[in-house]
Amino acid sequence: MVRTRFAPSPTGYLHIGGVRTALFCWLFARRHGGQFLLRIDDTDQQRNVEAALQPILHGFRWLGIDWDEGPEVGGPYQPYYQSQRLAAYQAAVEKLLAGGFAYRDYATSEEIQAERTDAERAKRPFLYSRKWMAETPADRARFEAQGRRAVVRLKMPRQGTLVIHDLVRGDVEFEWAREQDHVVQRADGSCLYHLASVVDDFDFRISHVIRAEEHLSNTPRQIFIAQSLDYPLPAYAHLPYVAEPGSKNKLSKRKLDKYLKNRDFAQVNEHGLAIAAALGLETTADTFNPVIVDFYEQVGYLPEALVNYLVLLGWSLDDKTEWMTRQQLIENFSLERVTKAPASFDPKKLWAFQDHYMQQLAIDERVTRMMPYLVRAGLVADPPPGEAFELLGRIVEAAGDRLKVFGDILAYADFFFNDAFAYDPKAFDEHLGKPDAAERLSRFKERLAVVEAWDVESLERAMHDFLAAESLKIGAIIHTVRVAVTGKAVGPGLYDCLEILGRDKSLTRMDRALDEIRKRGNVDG
RNA sequence: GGCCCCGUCGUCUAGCCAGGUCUAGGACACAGGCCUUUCACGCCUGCAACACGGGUUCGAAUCCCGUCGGGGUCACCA
Repeated sequence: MVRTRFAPSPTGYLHIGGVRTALFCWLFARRHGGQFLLRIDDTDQQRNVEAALQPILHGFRWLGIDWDEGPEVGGPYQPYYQSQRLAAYQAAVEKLLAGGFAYRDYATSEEIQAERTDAERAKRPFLYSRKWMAETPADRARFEAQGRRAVVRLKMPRQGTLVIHDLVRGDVEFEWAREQDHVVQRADGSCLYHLASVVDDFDFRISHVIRAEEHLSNTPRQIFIAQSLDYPLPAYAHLPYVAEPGSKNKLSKRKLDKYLKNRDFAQVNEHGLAIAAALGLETTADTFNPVIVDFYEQVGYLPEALVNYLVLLGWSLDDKTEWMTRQQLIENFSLERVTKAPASFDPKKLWAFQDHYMQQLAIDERVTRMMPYLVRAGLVADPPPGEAFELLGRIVEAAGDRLKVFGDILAYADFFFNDAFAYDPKAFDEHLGKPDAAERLSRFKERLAVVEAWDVESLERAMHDFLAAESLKIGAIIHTVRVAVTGKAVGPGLYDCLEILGRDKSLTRMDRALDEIRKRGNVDG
């Protein structure tokens, strides 16, 4: 039975690299009809665990990564919180001690540090002398009489070689003599991560430990613990980490400033920020940026786009298949085809997947999912009246593939809902600020006022009649009209915009633009 | 610094284990063009990589050795 796990610590946010790891664990479990579980690594931070966990669970749910056991769903081995499993760790420590696989150590951290420094100076690898190791009650009494307190250390083997059969990297060898006598229990009785992790993986019957490669060098000590405790070893698979855009360094949320220097990353970030601003979201770089999954949900990306993109970051099916449904992903996923080298996160490629999946989505579905953005931005009443849905449907239809994320309805088509829209300054100067603009706009408006049927065909015909009568080229007027009625130089087809706005609004907006031109002209001159 | 991992277009990757079909394939990005009222989409074209050096071999991106480069990790963090 395949059982995999992902073990987030409750930090309050879901990191894109973490999700990739979790996704691989999840896919592997689903591929083999096994279970995927969530275990909470909260041995360190006791306070506000629930609050710090919510965004993480929410992110997984949004992405459709469901867990069979873990917080909020329970399971046969609950609790799945490390902070609630202290007794199990204590029992393991005692067993280690009893078996001679660990010892009480009375050294102070200064004494250990001194040994380490000596070793460094002598240019030999550090290995603890075990001078303050207490293996008998007499030793303990002696050290305690000196006022020392004990931690529990692993008594690591000092000879031989360990071979790890890693499912991604093949056989990896380690010399036991290079491994330190790591502390597994502090003087205050609390246990450390490696001990807890091994005990948990056994107690939860984890069959495959799939995790990021930074854990590869921790694996020998974990294997030592497991073997000392008579646990069967799980299979190990160490995934390459997700790297920064355009670099091989590990992606970290702390180096956001650096990523912002990457053009693509900055572009995606700014696009998201603009939508957040339209929504009135309070954003800080800490909680809202393209390294954090929540960013994509807020801005209105599709979870299937993110999932599809993330799977391809370190895994491929073949030489050309890129678009895969969740079902195809599950059917085809395999650890053998996971890459060994780190893969850098490319927001632009994610964007391309988003574009693709958005185009696949039916208009109705897009309307349903965009409407909440309009409501939150205050452009549509809550609850939205039926005509708002009808209007939005026509807009989405006309906008076609221009709306890349749900939030784009605000960044791109807000003017439909807002008569007091602002003119894009550059567009205004370019298309309304020119000498002939007002004159032409005013004449075109007169022509439009007498159009019989207000639809795309009639409007287009009216435009061509106008051009013929005035001996103008279309470029001389169409942009002017666009900016007058939408405020922007880019957007859906102009006739679509006019039709959707309707005759009254279109003409009113042209008047408003003419007023604005006059006003600005007076100020300027 | 020790140990471990990794190294194919700018980026994600296929190919490597079972050497020839690789004048290295696909995708994103980029550049140019077509379409076009703008933008976007779409289509076409282009640019662009086997880290380096030795070996083995008739033949090496693929096998071996070395070098260089990058990264991870060396906690009483997780």
